[in-house]
Amino acid sequence: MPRPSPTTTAARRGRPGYDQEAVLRRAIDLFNRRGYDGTSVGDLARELGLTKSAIYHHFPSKAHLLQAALDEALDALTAVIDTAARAEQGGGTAYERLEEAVRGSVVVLVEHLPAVTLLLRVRGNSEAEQEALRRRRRIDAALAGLVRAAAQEGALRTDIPPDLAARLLFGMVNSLVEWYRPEGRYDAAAIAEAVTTLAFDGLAPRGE
Amino acid sequence: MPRPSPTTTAARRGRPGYDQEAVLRRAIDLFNRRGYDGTSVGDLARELGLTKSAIYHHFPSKAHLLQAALDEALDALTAVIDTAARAEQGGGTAYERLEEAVRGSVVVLVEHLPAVTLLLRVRGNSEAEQEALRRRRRIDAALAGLVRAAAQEGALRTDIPPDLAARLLFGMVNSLVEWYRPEGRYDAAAIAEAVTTLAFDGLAPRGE
DNA sequence: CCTACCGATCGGTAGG
DNA sequence: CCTACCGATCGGTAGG
Repeated sequence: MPRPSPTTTAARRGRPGYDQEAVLRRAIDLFNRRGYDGTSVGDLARELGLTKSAIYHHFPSKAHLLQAALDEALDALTAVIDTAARAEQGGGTAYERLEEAVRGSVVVLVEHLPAVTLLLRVRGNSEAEQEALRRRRRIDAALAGLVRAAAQEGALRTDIPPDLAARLLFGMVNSLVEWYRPEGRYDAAAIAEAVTTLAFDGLAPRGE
Repeated sequence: MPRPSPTTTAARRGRPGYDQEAVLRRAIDLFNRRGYDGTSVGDLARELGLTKSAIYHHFPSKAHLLQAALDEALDALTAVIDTAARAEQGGGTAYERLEEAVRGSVVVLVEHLPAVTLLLRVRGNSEAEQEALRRRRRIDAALAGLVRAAAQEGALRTDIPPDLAARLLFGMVNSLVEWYRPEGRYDAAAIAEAVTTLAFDGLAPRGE
């Protein structure tokens, strides 16, 4: 009896298939395109050319895929506010820390666009989603604190309440996930510049 | 055999149950809380204290419930840009029409909050959703046109491209659905004022 | 507005 | 012994 094929007898460890990270990237893409509830593990398997069981080799459950995606986004955003908190020790104004946090947020949104997009759409349908919402609220609260501090410094106009200003400002930042595409006209730095200019100086020309 | 109960034998026309509008309101609420795909017709029935079949008495399908909600939001937003288009005939600057469109959008978002929230989360998972996305893109294009016209008038700063400014501006407006609640601290007029001030004049105090 | 169902598909797991 | 994966099927639930 002949051997099946010389190449299949070569010694090697494992198959040259997908690793955990590649499966996660595709899962996040699908979750964003069709929604988490609207995506079945079978859909993801078909997309990758695998069986459902192969997915479960990489992740113990569909919820773990979501968890990994949300953690990626939350960890990156947490790093932004941690940087601002550390900058508070090193002197400098609250206004400067706020502007830096806005820029940092834009960069995180662009660099982790799929994961952050998923995070911003989470509604709390499961315990994992509710925990993600709690972490997100803590981040939002820290950003609002930066706006309040800048207002107390006298660096912001007084006719918009700081908490309202914070919501509008980071609402504008977060709205990037609705249209930003890496292959598009603008890069992260250009967008961060436009956002900070619009937010702090406004669309109207100065000195009119 | 005794009759079940005297009150159930009383003659009357129809039941004092829910009408189409009431079923739609609850459906929109549920769709927003758990997502359209995450909400079953059975969930909606339970919420209303009815059976699934009772829902199908009011609407021929789950998709028709979604359609009615999206039409409500799209019709209201279309009215805003139609008003701006009519104002173009009657003189006045593009800048004034843009500011009016921003205010009008905020008012529509606040008055039709649940329906607009649903619209802004549509991903195109069905033909009805894709048609809604097409209508929404036409509205966004009209709003971007207003920004371009204001820029050509010289009413906007030149260091932010008009299409980018339009995305950021209406991204900020649309982000209202993430936090605005009717019972909250601010009413529609106050929010519209804050949005237009921030967008056109910026957060920094003037004359520094 | 209900009871009784349908075709299909869900997330997840078995042995190999 | 490991990594990566298959064919088949589990008990339940979806929209209609």
